[in-house]
Amino acid sequence: MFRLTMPKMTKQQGGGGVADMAGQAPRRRADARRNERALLEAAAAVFVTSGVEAPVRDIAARAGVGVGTVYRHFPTRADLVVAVYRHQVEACAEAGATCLASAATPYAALARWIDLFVDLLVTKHGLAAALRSDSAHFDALHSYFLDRLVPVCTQLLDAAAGSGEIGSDLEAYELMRGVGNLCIGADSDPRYDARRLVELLIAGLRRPY
Amino acid sequence: MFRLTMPKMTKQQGGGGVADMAGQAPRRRADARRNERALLEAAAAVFVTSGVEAPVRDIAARAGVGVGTVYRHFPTRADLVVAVYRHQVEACAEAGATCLASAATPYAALARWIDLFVDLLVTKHGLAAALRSDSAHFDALHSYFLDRLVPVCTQLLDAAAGSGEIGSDLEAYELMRGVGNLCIGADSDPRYDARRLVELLIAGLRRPY
DNA sequence: AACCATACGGAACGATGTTCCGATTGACAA
DNA sequence: TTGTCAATCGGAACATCGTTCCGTATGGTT
Repeated sequence: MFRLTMPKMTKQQGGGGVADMAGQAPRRRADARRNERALLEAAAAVFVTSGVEAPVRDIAARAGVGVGTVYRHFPTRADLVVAVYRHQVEACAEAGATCLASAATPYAALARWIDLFVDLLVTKHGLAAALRSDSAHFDALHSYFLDRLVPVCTQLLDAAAGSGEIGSDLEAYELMRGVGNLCIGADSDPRYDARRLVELLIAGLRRPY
Repeated sequence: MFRLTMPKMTKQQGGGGVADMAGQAPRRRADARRNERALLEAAAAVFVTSGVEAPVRDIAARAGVGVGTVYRHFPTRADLVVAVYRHQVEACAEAGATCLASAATPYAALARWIDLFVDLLVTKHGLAAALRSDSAHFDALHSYFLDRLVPVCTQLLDAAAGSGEIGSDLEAYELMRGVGNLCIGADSDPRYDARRLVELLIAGLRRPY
């Protein structure tokens, strides 16, 4: 519980005041910054060829770094995955408003946005599976996706319900999990077209008549 | 490639003639039969509490047997899972004809049968996940389910297409994989109601007009 | 009773995620 | 420039899997 040796305080860093929270990320050693970049690039490259479930050792090797270094920068494999895909998740989240603004009807906007979400999942090998992978590992991944995207989906769902195009009794959480599940294994099986099934699901959402 | 010592032939067993194929399972030692039963029972019990991904060692321990014995009876964990659920899969397959005979329309029969299938998956912890679990392990499980159930589903799908209730451009394989995927994680998450989403999917299947 | 193929048990192997800790080094003070 | 030391690194080590191996025990037959 207690640290045996307290780190020495340097003059810049306060002892725990709120000032710590206000600034940007603290200055880090050059090699630390370099390794984090290398890790992100290596992970992205490995994920493309071997999927997101690639062994940590492979990523470390590719980055020319020891496994310990991986865990220093990313407490868990899931955190690394989140870091790699953060930009794309962010883009997907922001696309929600765009869809709503540019589509003919709220239902069309929802369909369009879900399609973007499916793209995100199907493009990366095993991302969908990892998302739903028995969340012992990959817990952070699951949480991040949901935290960021569920609100967006809720907004689209509400709009479509408000326009009377769909029923209003489905939570965004359920829809996103359903779509995510449908995308599992969509790569690596030409006989299975996840996008088609997602379309059916969205079609089933439409208010009858 | 070659066995160093050939097993002795006993008088009942021919040297490789077709007679081997004709008869029932060959007589096995009493302890072997006993252990197989114990393993099936232990596995069933452990699956209920820990899910189908429970460690082989746990099952072996529960059966009072060494791990080697597990693998002597079931070449792979997936084979054990298949053995445990074979009866229920069989029942589900046979229910296909019943549904078709007793439901008001072929589409209703399809919906009813899919519901039975969902029951099968959701009831057993992690069965759906295992079915789609990165088929390195669990390959046999995946194959068995598909081999046995896809033909049944095809029949129901064809009937519903024939009656004009649904479009005819969806393969049974895709539908079953979609439904299976939707059921992943349905246990262990009260916020996610797989049955609801499957209903939406089936609803989306209905011919629009 | 003797024999031996069948079957058993669990140590051992290879892969994985994660933790630990002694060695290294970048950045700052003198 | 040099000394210092906390931050950082590297990879051995640990725990947990599925699976294989092989020496030992045993059931059934002769």
